Amino acid sequence: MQNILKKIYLFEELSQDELDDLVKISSFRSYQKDSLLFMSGEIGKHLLILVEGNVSVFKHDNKGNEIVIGFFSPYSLLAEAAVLRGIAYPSSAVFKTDGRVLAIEIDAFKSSFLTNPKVSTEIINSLLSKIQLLQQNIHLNIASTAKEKILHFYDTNSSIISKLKKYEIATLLGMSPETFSRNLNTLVNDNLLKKTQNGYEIVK
Amino acid sequence: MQNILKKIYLFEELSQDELDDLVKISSFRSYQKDSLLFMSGEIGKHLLILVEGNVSVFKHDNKGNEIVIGFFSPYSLLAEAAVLRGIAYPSSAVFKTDGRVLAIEIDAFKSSFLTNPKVSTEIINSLLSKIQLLQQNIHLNIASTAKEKILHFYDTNSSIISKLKKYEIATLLGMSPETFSRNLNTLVNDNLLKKTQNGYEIVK
DNA sequence: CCTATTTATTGACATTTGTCATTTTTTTAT
DNA sequence: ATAAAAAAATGACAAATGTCAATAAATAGG
Repeated sequence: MQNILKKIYLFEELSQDELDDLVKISSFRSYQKDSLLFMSGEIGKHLLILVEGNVSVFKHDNKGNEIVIGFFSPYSLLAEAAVLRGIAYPSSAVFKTDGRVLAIEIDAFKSSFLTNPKVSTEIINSLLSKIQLLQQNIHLNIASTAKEKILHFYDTNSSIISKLKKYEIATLLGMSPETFSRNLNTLVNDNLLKKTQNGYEIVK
Repeated sequence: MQNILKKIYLFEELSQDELDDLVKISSFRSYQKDSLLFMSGEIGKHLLILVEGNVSVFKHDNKGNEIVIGFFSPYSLLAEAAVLRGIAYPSSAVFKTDGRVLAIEIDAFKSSFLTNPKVSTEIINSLLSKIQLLQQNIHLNIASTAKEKILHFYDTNSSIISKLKKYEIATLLGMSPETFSRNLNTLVNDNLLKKTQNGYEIVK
């Protein structure tokens, strides 16, 4: 487990003793494809760090349709805002592949590590970059057309997202699958996107 | 200045000595209505805390139109993500009233206070609640109609926002002023919103 | 390899939103 | 109080997106 912990940037600066303490409140959990990691409304007792596989986070809109709001790769913190604040998950999470998660007891983590400047500094950096991404995302959603959103999506998410269905990507971008399909088609015809093995990529 | 600092939740837990140190790296700045607080592209050297007045944060879309992305009231941190990360402001900020800001030298703050658990804990809490708001905002923009966005806006921003023009609110919600005007009209006719002195409010 | 199921695409059409021009209303300044 | 300027509302129409139904393509399971 120590080897994994060292790969997590949050814990890079920790001493051997500190890592030992961290191990005591941590455990691994394995999941199969399509299994739920957490459900909207639950209270998370563990800080979850994805170490293997991919996870899709989703919500339901007012009509009850599932909409994807995020897609995560290894070494991501999952729903840390809810867990650290002690509030219910605002969304649910499902594995899109087999995977593994490091689960750290949140109460012990908060009392022993959140006050450790080595950790809190990294947490703050991580939260700051998340805020930056979220703000960019909002700007994109407010000020861009469907075509621009699709281009930006394939630009920033390269082929990592071959784990998501197209209709899931559509919900992630806030449009219907039909609109997504038609605009994707136009972009390919106009030679702004081209098809690859795993998905699509920006031309030039 | 000490009296003001104590009112800022970030510094609530600080001792008298710590507050004295904080005062040394802090200063007040006064601004008139319509003056710029910072401009997109600049590198901020100070952590800015609004202490009086209201500030509107805006960007330009691909066509060069100003779009409002946030509106702040006293005791808000402004653009802290960019300042703390040392990157350029991604947006500009303008005073919508006369106002005053507490400016804290960012380098000194980072070395002396960001490692102080009393401060870092509060910073983390503040960033976490900001993340929660941003995520809600994204969900709203992706999964809601124009009418729902308008209702949510007046529900959560009550009458505080009488400082923004309607066409500014429209850009904040990602729609044209005309669409905003027409939908607002419909909502009032359907008795879901009602006009008040300062703006509109949800019925019931 | 074949079939059943899921996903993706396409067509037809309704609805929503955007744009531009014009008018009305409100605000500001004198 | 009045004129000028700014903001908001409205009409007419174009463009984009959503919805529903039908079809085509891809995938999974036996």
